[in-house]
Amino acid sequence: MKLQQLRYIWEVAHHDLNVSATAESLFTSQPGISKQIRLLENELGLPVFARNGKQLTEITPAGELIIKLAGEILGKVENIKRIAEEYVDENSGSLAIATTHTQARYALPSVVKTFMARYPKVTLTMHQGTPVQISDQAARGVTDIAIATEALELFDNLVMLPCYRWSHCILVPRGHPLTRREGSLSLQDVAGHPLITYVFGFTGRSKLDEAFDRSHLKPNVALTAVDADVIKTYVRLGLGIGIVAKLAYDPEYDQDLVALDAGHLFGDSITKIGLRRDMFIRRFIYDFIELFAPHLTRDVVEQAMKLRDKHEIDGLFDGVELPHY
Amino acid sequence: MKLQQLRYIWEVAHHDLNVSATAESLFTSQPGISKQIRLLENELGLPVFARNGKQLTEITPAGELIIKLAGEILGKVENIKRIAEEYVDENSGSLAIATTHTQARYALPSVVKTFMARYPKVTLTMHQGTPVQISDQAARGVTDIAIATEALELFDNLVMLPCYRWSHCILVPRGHPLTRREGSLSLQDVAGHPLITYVFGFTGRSKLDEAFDRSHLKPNVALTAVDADVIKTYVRLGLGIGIVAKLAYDPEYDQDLVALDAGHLFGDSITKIGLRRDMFIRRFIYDFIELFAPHLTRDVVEQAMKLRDKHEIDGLFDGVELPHY
DNA sequence: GCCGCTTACGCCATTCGTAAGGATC
DNA sequence: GATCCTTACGAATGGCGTAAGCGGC
Repeated sequence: MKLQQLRYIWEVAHHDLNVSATAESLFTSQPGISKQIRLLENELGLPVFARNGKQLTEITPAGELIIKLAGEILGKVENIKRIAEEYVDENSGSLAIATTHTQARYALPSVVKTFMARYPKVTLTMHQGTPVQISDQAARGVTDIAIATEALELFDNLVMLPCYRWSHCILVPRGHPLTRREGSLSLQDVAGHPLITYVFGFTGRSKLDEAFDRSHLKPNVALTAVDADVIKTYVRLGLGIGIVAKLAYDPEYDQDLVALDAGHLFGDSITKIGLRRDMFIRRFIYDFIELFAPHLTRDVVEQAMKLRDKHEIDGLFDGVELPHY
Repeated sequence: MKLQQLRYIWEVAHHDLNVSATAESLFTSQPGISKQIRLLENELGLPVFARNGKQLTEITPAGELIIKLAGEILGKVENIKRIAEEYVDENSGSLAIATTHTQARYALPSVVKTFMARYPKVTLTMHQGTPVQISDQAARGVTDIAIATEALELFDNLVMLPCYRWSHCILVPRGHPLTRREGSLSLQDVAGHPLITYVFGFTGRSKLDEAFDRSHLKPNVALTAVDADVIKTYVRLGLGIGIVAKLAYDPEYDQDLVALDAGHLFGDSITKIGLRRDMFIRRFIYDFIELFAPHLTRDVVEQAMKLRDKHEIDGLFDGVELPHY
């Protein structure tokens, strides 16, 4: 049994059993992978993948277990490499972050700036994607950490740590009728205008849908986008009112827009950091996390990583007051 | 990084950093191991072992962590092999048991007999040794399970499952003065005779020492042995009275001896099964365990294996009534 | 002087890429 | 016919054992 073989079966299993695509992603030849898989299956005495003719059609029951273990083994191999790096020079290395546009654009810049100043020898990589892609990348070890508000809970080998609460606001052009409304906005007010907001699955969009569903209102969603910058652009064009995360409103650059509080309409969302369970965490990663969420000290993170159960981890943060943006 | 390299550093670390001895135990050449370790250290960019000249003198701090992970990786590799075996034929394979003479000679025979009848295609191997050796073998994966009364708790990657309680008895030749004593024995009675019992670290010997210490009696230990058969032999020669596990007295074959109850003097001991944490347990192993300790059903064992903490595992068995021998 | 690790060297096994073959949709 | 896996083959690499070297106790 070779680590290479374990890597191959694991990668193939995570590329829809397409050996050619796997080979391409690993920058190697397809016959090489096929052969190594055969050799492994030979050694183990049973198939990991079921084949229909020459096509790999599914994973055998034993294969499921084996691939899971292979993943754990590869994770630990990664950890060994990280440990070595950490002991060679704890200030240099690389940190890959998977996150959404909202975080990358509004929440992370100041953190990244401080981090880069403190760790000039660390190469920082930002992967941007949908919440599901982000979680997937973190769960598969493509990135070290994931930062997102949604979807992180779908992967059970991710440890999720709550970072901050945030709520939405309504963006309208200056002079818009809603700005003249007395008191706080109601859902009816909002539903009376064409809406421009996030696409489904992004940045607390589910909170919006829930709120409208609950009040049996049918919002008129005119346009959806994955990021607040695009949304603002269309709000400026007068195509509708925007619903974005409050932290996406920049009082300095968005002076032509007015942000109306909508926290009471849609409730709070919580942005979380996702870390692969059993991952070796380097010092600068602990530091990055603490920069982003000051209550997530090394001690707290270590405690959370030790727990096996999601609910226990949630319990850790029961009494903790999160920052609110 | 190769699995072979991880195996080498792990084995060397567990052979007192003696590469030659390690090579011998792995049936390979010493330069081969040296070279692979060098290559690994090269790849990682730091030494796993500290050297004084050419001698390996100690493990570096990073090395400690790396070797621990290497052990976990190798354990998971073992698990993959076991899973494959299980799915190829769940009735064939091998089962290695490490245990003490007492268990092998008195507690296990009937279990082994039944097991062998049920699983004729399973090769059973019994490793005998001191409790410490036994635990060590199980912790290192040399054997699948350990069965012992002492020392298992010293290894924190062993999950311990209580099997049965037992107590001691006093063995004397027929017609010995103690057989004419009215009522139950006292520690004074026992301390008045030369004793023949287990050597330190064996079969509840610690319970004996504790009892004598507590009553401030100085027992006259004339002879110690690792097993009850040897003890009986010397009792028969009239060299003293024996203190052995009650289950070591065979009413049929030991008719020339009398067993006097001593449970009230030394208290109960508990014999446990030790399983390596994270080990994949084959069906026939579950069966073996249940044959040995009927309350340790597959469900119970699985539950215990899931828990990370010793105390939680102990808690699992809080209300359970163990058999008593 | 013995023990034990390292270096050197040569053989053999293994891996990997290219090219061709064949099955499936 | 396109896609995708398998087989075949040759080049390159790497692992392993023997033999010699050398530092420490």
